[in-house]
Amino acid sequence: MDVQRYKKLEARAGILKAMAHPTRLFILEELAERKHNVGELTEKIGADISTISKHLNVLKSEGIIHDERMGTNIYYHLSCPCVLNFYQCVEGVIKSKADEQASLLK
Amino acid sequence: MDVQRYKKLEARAGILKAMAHPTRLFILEELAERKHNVGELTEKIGADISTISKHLNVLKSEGIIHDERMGTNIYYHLSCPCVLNFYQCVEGVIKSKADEQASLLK
DNA sequence: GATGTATTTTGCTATTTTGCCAAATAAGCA
DNA sequence: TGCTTATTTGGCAAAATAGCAAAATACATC
Repeated sequence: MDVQRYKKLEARAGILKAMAHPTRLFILEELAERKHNVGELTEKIGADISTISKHLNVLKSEGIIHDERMGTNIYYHLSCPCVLNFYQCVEGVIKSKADEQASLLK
Repeated sequence: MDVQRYKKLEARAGILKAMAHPTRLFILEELAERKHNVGELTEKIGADISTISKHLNVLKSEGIIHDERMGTNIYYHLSCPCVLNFYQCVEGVIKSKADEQASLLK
């Protein structure tokens, strides 16, 4: 495979990979509603705060979310609402998967 | 987090995860053009055939691709062309990332 | 500067992923 | 049946990921 093409695919895969975790998808859903800080997310999720902090860093590193400091608090928000478009895409795949399994049962 | 919600997120994350690899994205792009067998994909990618076979299995397990046996050959194809919609989504995120970095330089 | 609150980083372990190689399986044909 | 081609599976090592707990950092206030 051509190096140029591989680099492009790697960049795309990076974004998908950053989103590919249930906790991180939860974070994105919550951020789509309103900005949150680590503490708020931790409370809603129920894991160690350091774990959530790392998940936030994964999303931030890929440019999917943004942080904004307000005093001692750091608020995170979506870099772009387009992230929500992914849901329609995923839903499409899930639906076609369901349809297929249904047709196997016929 | 509520168990129901977590399960849903897990299903979505599974699909994203299956796609989150440059080689697997390459495979999806090629399959969008036409069906391929493992040998053809291996040649285009340049890796061990067993490696590609495993990547195909990852995509198949999530129901993203399909296989169809034709004699000794097994041809793979996309379960649903909607997979291509992901590209627009990813591109949107990449663009917002680029815009942001550009604005930092101003 | 000292203290308290919010957050990240480090250290550690367990698990998963990736990729090659060799061995096993599947189907077609002499 | 035996041989060939196409493909998958098992084994293994290296690398990446995830999660908790403890230590470190950042900012605000006293």
